[in-house]
Amino acid sequence: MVRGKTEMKRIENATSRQVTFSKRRNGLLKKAFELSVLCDVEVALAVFSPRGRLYEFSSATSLQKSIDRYKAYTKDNNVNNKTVQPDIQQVKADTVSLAKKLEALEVSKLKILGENLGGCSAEELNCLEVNIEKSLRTIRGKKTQVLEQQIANLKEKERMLLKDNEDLRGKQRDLEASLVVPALNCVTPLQPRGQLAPEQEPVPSDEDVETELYIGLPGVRCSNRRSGQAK
Amino acid sequence: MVRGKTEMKRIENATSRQVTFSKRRNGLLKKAFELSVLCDVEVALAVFSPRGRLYEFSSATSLQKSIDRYKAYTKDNNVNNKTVQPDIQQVKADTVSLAKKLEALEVSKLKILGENLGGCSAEELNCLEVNIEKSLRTIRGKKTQVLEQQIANLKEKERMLLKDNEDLRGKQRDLEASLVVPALNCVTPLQPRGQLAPEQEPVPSDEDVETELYIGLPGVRCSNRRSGQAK
DNA sequence: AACTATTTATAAGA
DNA sequence: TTCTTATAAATAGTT
Repeated sequence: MVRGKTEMKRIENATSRQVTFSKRRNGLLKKAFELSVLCDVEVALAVFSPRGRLYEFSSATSLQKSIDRYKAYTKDNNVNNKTVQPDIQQVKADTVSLAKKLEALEVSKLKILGENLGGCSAEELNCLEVNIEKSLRTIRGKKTQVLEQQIANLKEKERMLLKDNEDLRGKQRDLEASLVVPALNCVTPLQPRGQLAPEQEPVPSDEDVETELYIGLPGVRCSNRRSGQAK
Repeated sequence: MVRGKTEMKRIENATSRQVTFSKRRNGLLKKAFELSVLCDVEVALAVFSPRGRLYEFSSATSLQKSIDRYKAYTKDNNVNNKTVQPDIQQVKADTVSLAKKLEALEVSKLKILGENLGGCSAEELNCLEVNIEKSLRTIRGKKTQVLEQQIANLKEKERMLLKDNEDLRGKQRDLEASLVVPALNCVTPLQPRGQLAPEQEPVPSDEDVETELYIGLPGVRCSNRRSGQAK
């Protein structure tokens, strides 16, 4: 606007920008003041410096009053008030509701786990007992099911391995026969295994599997804090 | 400010004032815009015309945002912002957190009750079983304790009643003796009861009590939804 | 609203 | 920052 008009875009030189900010800010505040006086109108102006400082002018008693007037003027006020205000109410109510549910659920779970039974009546205890007995049956059934599946899987794997062994032995016999020379190093150790009847092997293997499962399980680690009792 | 500088006071001529208002208002808005662009700062301006009309400028998305920033800046903010703004954030976070806890707890409880066991490993099932067995023992113990307490209370009540009866019988005998006339209506029915030895009565009574308790309990109504199974 | 004479504002330099 | 100064902008009064 002087000595070559300024391009209407951000001044890149920081110093220059700071100087211009200082000058124009004052000019703007002055103009705002003049408008309010000359024309007898309410003017409110706020400028936030890059560093977060605030420069303000208000012809009203305070900028806050102008803001109030602004709020009263805009319908945005209606929107704002009716969205933000009930929102927080709603969220708070939700929180309280959830907290209550959570507490009730915690109490319920504790009772199911046999803790905090202080205030239970005989009736309530009986009800708990019935539910837990039922649950125990269900869980045991499910456990049996899972274990049986594991056993079935292992047996299948074993069957496959036995079949592979049988195939390998067959190939080996063929090799021996074709070479006529039985002095290969690898042949000797394999012979004894081949002497076991394949039908015999499943039995000890099966037992091993089951033993491992049923003996091993009671000792499994529980994530429960009282996992030590799972022994 | 042209052709003789304007005195810095309200323009008394209404027309002139209106024209000046129009001109200067536009100038002010333009200057505000220029400041915000050139110096890359936030500027908010509101002008209320004498007739209540609003003219505004904000370099932020909306004047409302500038107002929010203003509130955040001023100490008024301390009261307003720090109570309203972080509050709703906090409350929302609380709600989400609670909802997660609630869901986890529900899943946990369902598993304990033998439902929703779909994805459980053998280990997990075993852990559940161990915990539930323990719980069952606890609950049965508590139940026994409560029932024994009830029995004890009933026995005590019975003892008191027997004592009262005995006292009454004693008083009656005294009465009969002092009146010499044995024809009182109420005396006859009481005699047969009195013939039962007080020490004998507790036995059938005790049995009644226990029968009522142990037969009655399995049939109690459970608030559980599968209360029918409690039979 | 447009014009225009001036006053103001202000960019650049000191 | 402030002052100076040349010049762009704003605008009061007029048309």
